[in-house]
Amino acid sequence: MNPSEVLHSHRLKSTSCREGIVEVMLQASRALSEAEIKTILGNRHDRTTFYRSFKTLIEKEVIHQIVIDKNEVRYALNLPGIHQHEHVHFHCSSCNQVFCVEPVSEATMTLPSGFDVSETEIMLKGKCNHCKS
Amino acid sequence: MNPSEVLHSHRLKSTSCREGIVEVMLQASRALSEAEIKTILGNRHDRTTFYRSFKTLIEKEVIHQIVIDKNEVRYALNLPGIHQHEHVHFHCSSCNQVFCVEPVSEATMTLPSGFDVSETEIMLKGKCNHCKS
DNA sequence: AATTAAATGCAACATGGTTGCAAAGAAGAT
DNA sequence: ATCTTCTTTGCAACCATGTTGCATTTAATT
Repeated sequence: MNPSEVLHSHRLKSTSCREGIVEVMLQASRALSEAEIKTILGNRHDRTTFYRSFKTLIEKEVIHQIVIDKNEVRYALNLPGIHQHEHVHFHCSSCNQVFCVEPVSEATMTLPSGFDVSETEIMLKGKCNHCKS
Repeated sequence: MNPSEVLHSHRLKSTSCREGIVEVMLQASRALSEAEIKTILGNRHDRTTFYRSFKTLIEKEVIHQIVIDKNEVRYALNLPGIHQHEHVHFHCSSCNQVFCVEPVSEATMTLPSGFDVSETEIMLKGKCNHCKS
């Protein structure tokens, strides 16, 4: 899967900035912050263009946010075949990495009747196997 | 429980801005955004003061964030007796309210060995019983 | 190659995060 | 109650980021 394929499959024009972002994310094996992506691209694009491209990619669901907290947000590609509506992530407080975890059992919560859940996001925080002291 | 009791129990000086914030949050029956709190306080405080007070309240764990997404963050008091390390929230995409949900069963995920979970945050998104069409 | 709708780059402005510093205030000691 | 000390406040100032308008350029179709 290359950048323009990704873009076209979402009915987006293939432009240099969008392709750059998707390229970086395809090659990264982990979720990246916006700043990391910008740095890797070496400020090759105007900041407005980057801002708008990024916004589009989120709106069109090419990529999604992984929010650790208000000031710590990562982004990852929406790859086909991955459950978009039940995310489980693990954030290591030590090395700051985010790992995707395969959800094993649908977490069943008892909700008041009439509540319809369309999306479940689970964020686990702690130490990963490398950082465990 | 009044604002200064809350502050003192966290070893924080009781100041007008901090008390205002805690007061508003004690009276609110739901999680509020920073902007809502500011508005209710009627810009009575300098923005730097508000900023620093707010930061302190988070750092000292008087309040905690509930992150819906990058641009949608709510805050709620850490009340004694509430599980701080296993939050379950429900966000209604229609009325935009956040409900606290009592976690029923500890959600057990299969993690690679060596992963230590110290905090679990679960965000359910969908429609609440009032907004269900 | 011509057409057309969309994306770009730039300027400009708004907002929010952040720091330094002198003045004001809170809380314990006298 | 007053003094003392440490903290917080308010202001100015700065920087990063979000956001929009608009003329120019570009992608992708005819």
